[in-house]
Amino acid sequence: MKKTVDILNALANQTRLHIFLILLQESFCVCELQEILGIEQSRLSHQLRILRYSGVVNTKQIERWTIYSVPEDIKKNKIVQAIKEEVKLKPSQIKKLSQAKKNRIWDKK
Amino acid sequence: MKKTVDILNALANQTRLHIFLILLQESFCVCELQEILGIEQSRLSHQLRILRYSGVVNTKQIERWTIYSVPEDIKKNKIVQAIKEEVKLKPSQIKKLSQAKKNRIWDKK
DNA sequence: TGAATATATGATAATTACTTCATATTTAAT
DNA sequence: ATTAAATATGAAGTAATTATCATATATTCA
Repeated sequence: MKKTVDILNALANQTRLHIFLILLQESFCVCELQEILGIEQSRLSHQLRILRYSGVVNTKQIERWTIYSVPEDIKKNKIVQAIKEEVKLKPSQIKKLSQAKKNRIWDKK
Repeated sequence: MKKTVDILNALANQTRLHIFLILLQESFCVCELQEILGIEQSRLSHQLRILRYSGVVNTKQIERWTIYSVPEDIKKNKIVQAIKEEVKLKPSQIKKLSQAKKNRIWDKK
């Protein structure tokens, strides 16, 4: 129950849920997320930390970029899958994602 | 997305999730919930109000008892169903539920 | 009528959450 | 060697949440 409350709590916030839905589609570094979401870096960083501490996302370092992803066990989680089905990103958002992915430089390193 | 955040938020609290899981099994009045959960009346009442305002439970009045229930559309909600599958009540809790139901007087009125 | 039961709510205090601003660290580019 | 880019974090302020205590209301029972 504790673990479930943690997941729910992590996602019970518009900004964090939004970030999470994006990361469910694709891994991104902070500056890409900043671009996609259009929010302040520090605010984003704080919210990412909450997502990370609650375990719904994890990170890997590629040189100077921190890449945030949703781990496999979380992707398989029933609640997460239900949330994914229930709330879809807007087409305009999806477009931003693929744009950001296209412009990406950290995976060519 | 707003609606999803509201549901997640309502359930992102140990006490409220617990109440909700109980009501998912069976409708109960406040004093029965008090008995089952062993928490203070005022605290329970405040938390029930949050659940009610967020729409995940509703109430009906039977004489002096306020009966709390989970409405059908919420029961059918995918996220709710996933939560139900993910986190089960302990057998000791289930026992308390059926005990409380057995001792119930408001449905004999 | 007076006490008891069931419930809700207002006030206050304590805790936690969120945003913003400033700054620190690391790595890369010029 | 500076400067810029990417990211994290601490401090401060404000807002929101939660628990507790006190009290209010309505209903029932003795």
